[in-house]
Amino acid sequence: MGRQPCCDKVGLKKGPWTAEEDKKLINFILTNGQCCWRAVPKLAGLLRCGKSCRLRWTNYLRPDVKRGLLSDYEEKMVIDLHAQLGNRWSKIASHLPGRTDNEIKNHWNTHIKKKLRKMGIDPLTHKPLPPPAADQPPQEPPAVQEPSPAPAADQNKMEEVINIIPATDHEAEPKPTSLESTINNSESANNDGDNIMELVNINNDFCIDEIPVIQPHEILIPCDKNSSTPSSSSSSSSSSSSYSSNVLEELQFSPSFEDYYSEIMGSNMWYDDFSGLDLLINQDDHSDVNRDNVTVIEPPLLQYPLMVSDEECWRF
DNA sequence: AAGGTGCCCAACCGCGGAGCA
DNA sequence: ATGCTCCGCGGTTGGGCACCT
Repeated sequence: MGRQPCCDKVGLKKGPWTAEEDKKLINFILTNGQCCWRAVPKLAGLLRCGKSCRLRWTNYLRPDVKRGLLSDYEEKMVIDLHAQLGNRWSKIASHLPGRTDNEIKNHWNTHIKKKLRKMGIDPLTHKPLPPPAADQPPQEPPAVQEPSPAPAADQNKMEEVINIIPATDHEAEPKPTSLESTINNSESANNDGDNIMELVNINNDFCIDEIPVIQPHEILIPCDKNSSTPSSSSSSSSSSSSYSSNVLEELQFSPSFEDYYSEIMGSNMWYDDFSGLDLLINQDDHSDVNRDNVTVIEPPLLQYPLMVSDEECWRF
């Protein structure tokens, strides 16, 4: 028997969201919280299906969504995590605060895959690519199952290549972090190496099982717009979406929205800085100078001056 | 300047799992 | 145990943009 569609598609709108729709959705969720997505569009007055609303919220409108290119550090984490977890984008995303599975998936498919191939690494298996045969044109590696999670036998090979994070599911014994060697081995000598090494030192026992999965109430929030926060250090949007990158700026929120943010952020906090969630962004991944030649400081991922908001801040 | 091509990424689709009656 | 609903995930698509000719 066929599965029922998630919603009655007749008369429902598809495609890009408009500012008006975003506004309705945000206002509704801030007022009522995230409940029963199926009911959201009806209650919010949207001609969308619940799935579409959920996707829009989780991938774009959520206040904690960090936008823009992944930093070098984040990229390395994604590679390590992918070697460990395979295409489990949501799991990977849960280790990268503010990043969504969709964003990581896209970044993997458009950037990291290419980068790894360039380095002679098969992005699917994380093993070295076989050298292209002289009489054969370069081609995609044979369809190989994603390493979901990589078989133990492959683990060593993979570690040889990119030094994946050691699995510690059943191990209490701390192992030296692979991240450090990953960074050391990285052929891309990057400018923020010092920062990364600091991070490595901080996270000497780094292992994905030990990274707390970010829960909604633990979301990163810059705590002071006047301090050197990610938002203040980032000066340009790297989003390609002309509307969406400044969606929250362009929206005129209802009083409930403004109240909400001033309440949870404090009167002098992020609210004024809400001129686009993209302000939370890290910049170009290989440089601390963005495309407009405005120097920005890329904050190390784990050194965000973050405020872990409590339940009060996220009482959905 | 105009048309072609490739890339990027927001959004959609369909499936699987969890929870419930 | 079974069937249903809902949510979340991963794969895929296609519109828009940038770059090239």
